[in-house]
Amino acid sequence: MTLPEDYDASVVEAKWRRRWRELGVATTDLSRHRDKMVVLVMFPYPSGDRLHIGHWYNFAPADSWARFQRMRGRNVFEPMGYDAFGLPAENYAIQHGVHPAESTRANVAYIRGQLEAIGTLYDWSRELNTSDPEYYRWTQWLFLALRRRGLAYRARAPVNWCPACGTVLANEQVEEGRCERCESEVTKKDLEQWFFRITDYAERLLAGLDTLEGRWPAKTLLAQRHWIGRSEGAEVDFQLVGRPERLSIFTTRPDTLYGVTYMVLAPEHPLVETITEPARRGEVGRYAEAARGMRDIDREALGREKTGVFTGAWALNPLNGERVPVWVADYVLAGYGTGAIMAVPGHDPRDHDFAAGHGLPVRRVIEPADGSRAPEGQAYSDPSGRMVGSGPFDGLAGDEARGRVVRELERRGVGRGRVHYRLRDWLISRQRYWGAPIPVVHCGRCGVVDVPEEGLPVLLPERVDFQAPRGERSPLITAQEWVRTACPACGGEARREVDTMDTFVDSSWYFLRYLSAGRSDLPFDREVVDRWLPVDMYIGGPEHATKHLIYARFITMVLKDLGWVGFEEPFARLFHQGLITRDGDKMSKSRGNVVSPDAFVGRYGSDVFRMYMMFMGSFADGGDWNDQGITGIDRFVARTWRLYRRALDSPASTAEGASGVVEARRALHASVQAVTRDLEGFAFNTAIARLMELVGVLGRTLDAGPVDASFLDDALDRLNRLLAPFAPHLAEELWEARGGEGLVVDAPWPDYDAELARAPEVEVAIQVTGKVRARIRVPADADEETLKEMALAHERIRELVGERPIRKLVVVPGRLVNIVV
RNA sequence: GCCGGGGUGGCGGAAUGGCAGACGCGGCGGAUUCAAAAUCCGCAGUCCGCAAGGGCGUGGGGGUUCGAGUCCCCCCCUCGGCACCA
Repeated sequence: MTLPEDYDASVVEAKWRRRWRELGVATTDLSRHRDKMVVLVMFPYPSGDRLHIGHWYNFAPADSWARFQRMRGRNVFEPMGYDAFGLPAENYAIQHGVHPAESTRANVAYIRGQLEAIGTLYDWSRELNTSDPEYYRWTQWLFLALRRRGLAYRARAPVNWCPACGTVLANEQVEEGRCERCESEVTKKDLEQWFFRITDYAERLLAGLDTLEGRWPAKTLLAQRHWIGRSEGAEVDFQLVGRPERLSIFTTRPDTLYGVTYMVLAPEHPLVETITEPARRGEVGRYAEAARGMRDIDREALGREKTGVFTGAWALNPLNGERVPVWVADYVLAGYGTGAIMAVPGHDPRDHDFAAGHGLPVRRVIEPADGSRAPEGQAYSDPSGRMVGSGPFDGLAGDEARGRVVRELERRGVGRGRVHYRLRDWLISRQRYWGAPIPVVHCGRCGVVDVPEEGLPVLLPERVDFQAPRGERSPLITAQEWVRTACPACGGEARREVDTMDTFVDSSWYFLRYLSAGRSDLPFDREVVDRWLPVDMYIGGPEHATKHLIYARFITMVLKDLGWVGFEEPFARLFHQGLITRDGDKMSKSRGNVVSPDAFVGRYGSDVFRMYMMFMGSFADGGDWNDQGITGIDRFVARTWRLYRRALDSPASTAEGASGVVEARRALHASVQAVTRDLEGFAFNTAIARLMELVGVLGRTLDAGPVDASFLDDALDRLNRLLAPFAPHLAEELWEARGGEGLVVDAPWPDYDAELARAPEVEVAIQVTGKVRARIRVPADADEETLKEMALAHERIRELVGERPIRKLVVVPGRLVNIVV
């Protein structure tokens, strides 16, 4: 069979996508789980921006890797879906009057086409959409399951509020005091909200990270460890003077207890009102009020002078009985520990700062363990220091000192060892429309009542007023008929919860649903899930290190405890792709330098587009897009096409007169070896470089004269398979033209002969004292002795070395000889 | 401020402690062509030199080593994470 003169990507790619679809190539039989491999990418949010280059850079290389695994005999499952709930669709509705369901439907339809154009092997029979009632009924089911476990609760708390989005946000969604979505400054509000008790799982989330060591990126493990923020210390009770209450504080430095010179309550601390002396109520009240209303970004601004006021109350140090004043200051956070601290200005820089500004005394009770002197005028906070001025504890240092103090506190019943985490409970309610309704009702008589499972899904009402001013309420409040309902418990009048769930709840379990997509009796089938999961390879951006990736781990652990899954880490391996820049700049709409995938795919075809992205740089680091650069790949494809066309058009000769085959065969086997190794490690860029070299060698071999027919056939066959993960459409077309059996996507990955891959002769550098002075060609297996002799016999080397004595001679066979004089 | 990643030709980027710059873009020269496009071949870190050859070169400074882009210490720049968490 002969090939047309030129490769027409648009025709060929459409043809093979149609063929793959007709043959059901991408449909995975989940009942056959031998050698299973789930290759998952983070599903996209279907916005009006459609799939951008970042999505392509996530999906296309991931698919190439999955195709490689498939050819190596793995039973690969590549699912795809849409994280379709969320704010942008709703904001679009507010601005343009298009219902979110409508705009989402349109976006999904368009994006589906883009996804198909990539040429991925997604199993569309298991496509899912989180805004589909058949999906979100199970998100609601999950909420109820957490409720029954006591892991979902409603509480009034100071929460993050984004005024522009008109909703509360989880801690994880606030970045530098700003909303991660719209970058507005976030304020604190005291509101009653729904939380998931993720802090109950802090220790397990931390412990699980150890099992992922080496299988997840180290920086992501580190980010999660920091985010969870375990710290060991003690809770210490200070008796208030003239009052029955005790003031409990958390400290990681019980060894500094003799250095306490004052106490501080967070402005939101419940004791502030009770303990403040009447004469100071006005001042303290005003201060607490002001602090509470401050934006986080201001309150947490670094370098800001620490403010605070004295409450007039005093507390007793449980170890030395000393009276210390109790202050209120906003540098103490309400949400951490007990919301109160003991202040040790001698050994804590923050307390030192505050004490200096408010005339409070500084006392030294820790000194350097090595006998040196701590610098004056600043806090000495080295935890290895030795206790001084601390009565019976003097001389103790570090962990031992802290342990002894804690034991003494416990003995006296005024303190105990404690561990606190930086992690906060996950705030999951949102005052927005386009999300899964929280399935509870509020009944005047029964309180908060769960909607029974038979009542799921609680459907989102279609008719709501997005424009109505709503204060702190969700737009669902405007769907009055929907809000009014009967209490599932008593049958009386009740009102539906109008808040919806954070979309991160939707995405915290989607990977489970893929395995049972379409099941209406279950969220997922444990038997199937346990056979196919954990996900073998999860590929997505690093921006979810402390959001989605923590939430999904938490939910999986909860589901394990509930007996719904048999594992507790959902993602066995994780890989973060890098970022694509353009001519050195980050791509952004405001810069106007965004690469439109559709335009380039239209011009060059998706194989070329995909390969260029993979060629630009290493997958983990990303790369720099250059409009010219893609021509290199375009030429490579054209060259490859020509190679096959030439080889097929002019049948090669037999061995008689065949030339250059030895070197070509070596290149062939070396290429298979290198490409295989590179693909295993996601080194797509160097793998493609190898393919380019191989195509070059084979082309020149053809130029040189008739080539042995069986070798040529073998070379074209192996190269064809090597190309398949990178340029799947092109590879199918070549496979068909060569009369290959079935499809190349189903063909086994080629093997190689390591012996044949080795070069018979290598160039060895001869150095004189570390500088390369000559190169010699030697048999690859030349031993040390031979190399030594050849090096010393080399004319130029003899000149350079001359009469000088040789101090040392280093021989690295196959590499170099270094003569040190 | 703390923690982590990274600084390599004009550009994107390669290099288990062993010949720095694979592969590609752009550039230059040649072949082909009436000419151009396309294609193929060649040159190309930088400085000195007609050349042979040599000096200098992986952000800067020091060190370990026969040998350092790679390992160690200090510094600069840059990107990312965290940021009053007691």
